[in-house]
Amino acid sequence: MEFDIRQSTGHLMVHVMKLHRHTFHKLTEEYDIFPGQPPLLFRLHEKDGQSQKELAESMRVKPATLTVMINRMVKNGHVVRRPDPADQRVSRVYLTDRGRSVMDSVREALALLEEVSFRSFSAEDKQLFHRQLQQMVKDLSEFDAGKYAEGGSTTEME
Amino acid sequence: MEFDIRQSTGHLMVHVMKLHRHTFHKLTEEYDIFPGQPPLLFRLHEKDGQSQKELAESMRVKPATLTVMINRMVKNGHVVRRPDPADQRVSRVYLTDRGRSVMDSVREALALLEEVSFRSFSAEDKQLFHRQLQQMVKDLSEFDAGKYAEGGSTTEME
DNA sequence: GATATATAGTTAGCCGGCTAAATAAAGGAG
DNA sequence: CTCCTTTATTTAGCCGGCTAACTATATATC
Repeated sequence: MEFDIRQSTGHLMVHVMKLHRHTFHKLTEEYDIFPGQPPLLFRLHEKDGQSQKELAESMRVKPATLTVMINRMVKNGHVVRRPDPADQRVSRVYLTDRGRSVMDSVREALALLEEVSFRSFSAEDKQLFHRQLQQMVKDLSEFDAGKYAEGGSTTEME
Repeated sequence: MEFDIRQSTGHLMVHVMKLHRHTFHKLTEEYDIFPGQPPLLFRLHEKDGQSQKELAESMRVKPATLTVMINRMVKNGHVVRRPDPADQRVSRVYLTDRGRSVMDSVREALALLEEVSFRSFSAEDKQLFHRQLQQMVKDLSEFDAGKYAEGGSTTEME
């Protein structure tokens, strides 16, 4: 019984996420909002004027990724960047009127997608599913963190 | 009770997949294999010399995506492209010796990741989880297909 | 105060997905 | 046989993620 990628759950999850992303895109492209952007929108809506570093950490994304995303969203008029007066290194990000006005539609799109995705789940099943994902995050994170400490290759040759 | 992206299961799944991808990458970068490539490797291992169109369909990826991926894998020596003698439009893709030799490690990495991801699941839970994902694919696909037929915007204004 | 170090952000370049438009080869209509 | 259409692949350009290297500003040390 060799491992077959085509029947693996990991492979299936990739497919689900691709569908999810694709459908979200169709629902929101008319607002010039793209699939990676809602997390930023929501965080700014909750607390405007955060620094890129704060945002990157909270979104679990690298600062370089955010720089580029924010450039696009500035171009599309959803956010603006303003330097922090007290520290010229940090630039703070603010929602524009357009950014704020788009929030509702984005929220609706996400809520709809969530509804569709779990349409066939009972409330209990969905809760279980969510907890299982959290457990998976834990197990994957632990593995990733420990992978090199033990099986490591630091002292194996020579 | 407004929809909050930070507590949505969709958001959580994105995070899980990012972790999954990242860990796979760490496990296989020494073979010059990247996270999108295993599906291609496995399909060729199962049936060598498929056309790019066949592969794209089976992998649920656009032909343009495959073209680029194959270019890289040719450069890294995992596959080769040879034109179909009977039809000069189609180019068939074959595993090289390196491609074949790398299969085992890739398979192991994927199996390991699958093991880690579902480490805390009972066999029944994992099966249920898998079936739930399949159902999700179904519901999302149906929604995506029907989205424009009904709520469509073809005849709504004017 | 001048130099060294740390921190925030940007740029360049890569992988993986997409769409739209361009090639190139096969097939079909006349 | 020539012209038109279909089909397979490629190219260009975009979004989203990453790393590595660079810039600019703050801070710390001497």
